[in-house]
Amino acid sequence: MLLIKYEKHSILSEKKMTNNDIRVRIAPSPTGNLHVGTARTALFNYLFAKNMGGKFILRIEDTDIERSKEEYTQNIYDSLKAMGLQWDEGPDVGGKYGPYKQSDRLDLYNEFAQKLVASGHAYEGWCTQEELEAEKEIAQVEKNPYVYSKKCLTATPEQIETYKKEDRKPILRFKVPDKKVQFNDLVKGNLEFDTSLIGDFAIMKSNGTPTYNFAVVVDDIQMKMSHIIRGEDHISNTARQILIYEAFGAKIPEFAHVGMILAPDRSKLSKRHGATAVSEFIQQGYLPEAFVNFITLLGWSPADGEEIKPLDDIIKAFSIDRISSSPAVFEFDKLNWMNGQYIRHMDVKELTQRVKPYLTKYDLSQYSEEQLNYLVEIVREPLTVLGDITDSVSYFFGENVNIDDEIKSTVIDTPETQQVLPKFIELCETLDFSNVEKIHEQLDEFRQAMKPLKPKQTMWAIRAALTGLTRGADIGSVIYLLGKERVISRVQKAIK
RNA sequence: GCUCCCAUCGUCUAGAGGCCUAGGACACAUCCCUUUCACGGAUGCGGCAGGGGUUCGAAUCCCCUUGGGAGUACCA
Repeated sequence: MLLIKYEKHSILSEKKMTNNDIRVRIAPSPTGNLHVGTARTALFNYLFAKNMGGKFILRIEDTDIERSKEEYTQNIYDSLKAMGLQWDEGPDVGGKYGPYKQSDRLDLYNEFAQKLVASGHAYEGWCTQEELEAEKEIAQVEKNPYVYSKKCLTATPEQIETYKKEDRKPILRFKVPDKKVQFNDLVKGNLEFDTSLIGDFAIMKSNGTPTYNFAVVVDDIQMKMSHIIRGEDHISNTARQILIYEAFGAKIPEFAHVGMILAPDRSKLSKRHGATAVSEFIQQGYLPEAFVNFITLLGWSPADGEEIKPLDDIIKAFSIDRISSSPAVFEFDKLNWMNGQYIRHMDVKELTQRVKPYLTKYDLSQYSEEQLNYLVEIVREPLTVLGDITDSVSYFFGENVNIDDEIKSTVIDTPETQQVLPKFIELCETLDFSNVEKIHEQLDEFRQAMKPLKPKQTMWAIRAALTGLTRGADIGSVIYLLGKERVISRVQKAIK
């Protein structure tokens, strides 16, 4: 009992390896934009590689010709780069175990498949889809697990001749040996599968392309992968894959299967739950840094408990044995909070640059770069996503402000406000608009002078006249950015 | 159906038989700060799915039940 525990919590074989032997990969299919789940898997692989001083490899699995698209490949590159996960080897950067796109490796799969045929580990399958469907249906009716009948294993030369005459194209099937496949998963612990439940699965399709399970193993052998970190939806594939490793007499890598990321309703995260692609989150104004930080915490936790942790620190803190084996629900609340944290603590100049794409509807040229930085500084606090800034800065642009009826009747047109505003215009004559601190001081004095009006009433009057709102950035700073002319003209318009 | 995985506050999690009266974060509530919203600070709310074992002692180990998830393709 103690022994099992020990195995689960240590990564024995790592110790025998030098760091250069640590090689992990992310292998997405370009059948859609980079998904949150894939992104997290990529992240864990990256973190492990960087923590161990190993290599992180990108491989594009585009054997599904119909569904693979070049634009998705590009999206995968862009998203990974935005997250800061630069790969050491990949289709675009090369490497000595390439090519890194499966569609460029077709000859290799064929070659490896033929080796298995030669060694008696694989055979041709001639069944039509209909025949296979029929087999499955029978299994279903009899409530038996479906296992391929192996009938092509024993096909006579005559039968094969007729198949050929019918213009059938064969697939290649792996001859599954009768045994128990056992492996020690780095996050799940000891796992065992009985191969009698696994049918002789396909390794090459009739169109000459490899199936996923075969291509993965060929690539992982040839690319010398040491650890396979992936989602737990691949656990049962692992048994098949180990069989293939064994048939080749290849070294079997370490496996680590991570719990899935689920939607709030505990189903698989999909389009109907909103954004699922990394690029969508970035578009909405989530900072890639915050996003990365957040998804790291879905299934992993740092030993020191510090949750706000930039990528470099996560790399230092990362270890596989702190990966959780249960699934995690993706909720926006904490992501939103974390994004706000990053927005509040980011260097202002950097933030100003990042926010510019959300400010295209405004004429920014009226402000200097310094003023723009200052503007961002004073409005950043309540932002959840970068996109929030678009609406929150509208009163900094244009001559006039929109004041809706409610604010007009409840704030602007009150006797108190009408009392404050003319006095404020007087103040403007002596106000030093070029100096924010001075403005604040004079505003302070003004508030005092307006007693017995409450400070709140005084400030609301000015705020409403200038911004049309009862809430927003510090009003002294607003006055500074707006400048004398606009301040006076807006206040005058508010006076009845 | 069959096989496998998983199970701590609403959510993310800490937890490796005694450090647990189960800790932290988000969310929520209240209060404080304040020219507003917010930020920040303080406090509160809230959980070991259920049942059996093992043990002097169980969130932790074992079994069953229940609930969730995945796989069962010439998709990846």
